[in-house]
Amino acid sequence: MSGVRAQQKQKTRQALIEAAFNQLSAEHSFSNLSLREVAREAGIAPTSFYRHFKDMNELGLTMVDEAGLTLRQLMRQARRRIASGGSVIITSVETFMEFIDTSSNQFRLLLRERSGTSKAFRAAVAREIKHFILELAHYLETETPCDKHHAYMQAEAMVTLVFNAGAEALDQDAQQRGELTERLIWQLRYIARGANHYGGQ
Amino acid sequence: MSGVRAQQKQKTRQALIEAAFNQLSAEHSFSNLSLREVAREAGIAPTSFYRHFKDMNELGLTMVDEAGLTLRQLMRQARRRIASGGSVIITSVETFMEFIDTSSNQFRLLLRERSGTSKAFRAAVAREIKHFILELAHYLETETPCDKHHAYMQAEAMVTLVFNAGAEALDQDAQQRGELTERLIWQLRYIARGANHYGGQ
DNA sequence: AATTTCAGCGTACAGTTGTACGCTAAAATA
DNA sequence: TATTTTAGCGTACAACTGTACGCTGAAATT
Repeated sequence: MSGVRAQQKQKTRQALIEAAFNQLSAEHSFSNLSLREVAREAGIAPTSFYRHFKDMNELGLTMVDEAGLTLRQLMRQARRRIASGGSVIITSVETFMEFIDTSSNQFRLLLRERSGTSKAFRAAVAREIKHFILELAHYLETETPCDKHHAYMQAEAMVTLVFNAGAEALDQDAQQRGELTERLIWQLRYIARGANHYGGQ
Repeated sequence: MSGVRAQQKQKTRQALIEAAFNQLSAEHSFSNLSLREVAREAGIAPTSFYRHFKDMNELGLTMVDEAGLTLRQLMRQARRRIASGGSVIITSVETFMEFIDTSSNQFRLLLRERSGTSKAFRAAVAREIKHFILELAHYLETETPCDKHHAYMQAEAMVTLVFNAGAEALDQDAQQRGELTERLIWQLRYIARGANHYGGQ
């Protein structure tokens, strides 16, 4: 197992994934990517692409998984910061904005494919976001005075706002982002306040 | 003015717009549309397309305007319903869900191009949504005990949640939509409650 | 009635796309 | 050592794309 051969294969597979991520940008979405261009950037012949993925769709789903993984890792790190005494809301927002800044193409993929033309893509992104919501809901349920159902709705609303703010931030400069983040934090406070009122135990 | 000629031109122009909207669907986004296919469905030769639009981009921006118009008209109608004694939150949500149901392709356009690959498109959609937010903010400021800044943030949060719920609803059956709508209404209540607490006068 | 304007057409072309097919050389296996 | 497996390549092709160019006939203008 794991001979020279399999190792090299894994390497070019990763090269394909990275080439595809590289070609995502503000002006280029996944559905505009061409198999040939991706193969070219990865340094292999177009037809060799098929040794790794059935088609572009399969590549895309792999990329969604990878982006979801990045996001989850980042949030795990956020939870550590919170545990050592940070504010939940502020730390989470900061962490998310960091994700957008350092992995903007991964975020763009999730953002766009959430409402894209492939049902499989939409489902995959929805799954990643649901992870996120469930984790937050669990936290809210155990750490704040809020019953289970309301904790879920609260988490859902919060994640939606954060995600959308991230989308807006993509087009903004530092100052606008600052204002956006400030508004976002107020909005999250509204939700926390309201949820604790209606769902308080 | 308005001779037979100009009238016919206007007619095929509209045919192009409608053909393009027709070709939008869950599986087909604007950027996948081809000039040739649109022209074909509108019943004109590919090259005649240029008599009406400089390129597909210009067509798309026109479509965004049209979708925005539809949405604004619908919301004006909602305001009448509210004036004659309906609940603000519930009436607005119902009206929006109606928009998604009866003009799903127009909604899909706004939804997707909001995070699409053309900055001009994103700006156009953002403008339509901002209209929406400002109107709601004005209502909240005058009709509820909430200062201007908080009214704006409240409106922004609410529109974000409604818009996103609409996006989710596109893939759902009647029952799921019912549950979604119920959650959405709770979430809007959270925001109203929180905003009035922090921004109450 | 003579002239101008212009929506729509057909032809043509160069560029790009996905992918079928068969080959090669090197790694893996027997 | 002999055989099998397979990642990657090159060639080839049909389908489709946007759009340049020049023509036509009818509406509009003079």
